[in-house]
Amino acid sequence: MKIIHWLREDLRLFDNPALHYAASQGDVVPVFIYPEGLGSASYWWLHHSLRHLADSLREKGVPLILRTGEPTVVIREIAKDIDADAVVWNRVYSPSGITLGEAMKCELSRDGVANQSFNGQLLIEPTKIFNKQGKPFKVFTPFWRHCLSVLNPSELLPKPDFKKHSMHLESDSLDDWGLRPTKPDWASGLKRLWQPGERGAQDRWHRFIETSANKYLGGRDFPSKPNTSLLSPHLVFGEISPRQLWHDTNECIAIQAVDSSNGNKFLSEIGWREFSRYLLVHFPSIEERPFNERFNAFPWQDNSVLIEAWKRGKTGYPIVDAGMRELWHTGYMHNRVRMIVASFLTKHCLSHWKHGMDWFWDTLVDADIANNTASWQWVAGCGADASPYFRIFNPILQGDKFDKDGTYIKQWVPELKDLPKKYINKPWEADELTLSVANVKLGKHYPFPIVDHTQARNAALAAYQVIKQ
DNA sequence: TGAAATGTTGGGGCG
DNA sequence: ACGCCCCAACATTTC
Repeated sequence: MKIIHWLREDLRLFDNPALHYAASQGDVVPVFIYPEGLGSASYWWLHHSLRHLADSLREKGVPLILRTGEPTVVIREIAKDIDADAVVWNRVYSPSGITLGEAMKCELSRDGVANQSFNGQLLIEPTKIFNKQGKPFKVFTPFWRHCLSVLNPSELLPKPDFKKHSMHLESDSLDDWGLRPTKPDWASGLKRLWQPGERGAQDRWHRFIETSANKYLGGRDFPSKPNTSLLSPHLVFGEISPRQLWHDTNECIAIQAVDSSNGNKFLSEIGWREFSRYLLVHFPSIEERPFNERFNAFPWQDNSVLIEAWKRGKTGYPIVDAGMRELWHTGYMHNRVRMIVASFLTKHCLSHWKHGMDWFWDTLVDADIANNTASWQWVAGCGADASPYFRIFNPILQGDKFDKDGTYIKQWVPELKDLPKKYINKPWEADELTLSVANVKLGKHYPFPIVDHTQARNAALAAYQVIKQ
């Protein structure tokens, strides 16, 4: 048997259902096709993840084939060339991923090539879960409770053993794809923080289990503390499976290595990942349109000066700017801070969430259509089970609460590093002397606030009145 | 997985 | 000792 494994968002060997199946059946030809439309940070990640995967496969005697083109054309062409018996893949649950998967299935079947897809990306197949009325869940808690009641810990699939084969196929060169930035090379900060690929994913996961998992519930909200898993980009590229996280976490709880409140909180965050994909499967229009249709009439302002200041981390609100600069430098932002900056953009700046979504898409290494869509709509107040629109984060209070001593702010906004804690979240309230001792001249070293918090809040609430029924 | 405005309560200062 | 007022602390409601 000759089997093509069409690689998509499943760049791993361990617990990979399609790959495991393929290797059990015969000679495997793994093929990855250049994906259009990723953001810059994601392409950087993809480069390193593919390099790592290619190395792992080569060690097992199997070359990774890289190709460019329309996937249905490319895969059928290879299938014809090697006279393949079957094509397998793990499903992708975004609207375009579903469409492509269906087209592939259809065309292969027409060619008479056997094909089969697997779930390697989610704990629960979205099309199998409905509420008591037989409709898709729209609220997280009942959705997740239902998932928990039907999930059973199945065994994880080992890394497959491959049979060596002598099929020679042409492959693009990874370097020719030019996925890495050249000039300017903005990736140095990314390199320092991340190790893309399956090895890095497993390392990160074990470090989390050993040092942070048991502090998760109380520690996950503080951006200066390393209490989050940092697994999101690894999950996006499928370098680690959510089933493994589920399996290992429950095992840790069982042997009391991790307290159940911490472990279950972590798993519920994996649940939010499931929920956002679930929503996008059942309501694909939310990629473009608000889930809550009343928001079609929301009077967004879309002021490009404010949006630009937000992107560059120059809003004059330190916690917001710290987050935006962390994003720019590392391709990542702490979850708490994502909520703060998103609230600031959609409410203080009255910008449509799509502007934020597009920027995140380009700059995040964990950019993911489903999470990006669901989370921006959640913050903007128009999503499923969303935070109400009038829940407007106060960037000063949020900073005081979650970065009490200013550690996080000082890391990313170093021009404020000598400012006393008292003013770290509101430098404009510091007196001249304090500012000059800290070597801060507002408007020169650090901007004045681009909007006044109270005025902006009132304007946002007034805008909301327009669509309130 | 807010924040601000408004309402309530109770201790202490003071005439 | 008593009533009155002030206001912090907490609770509720509103956005």
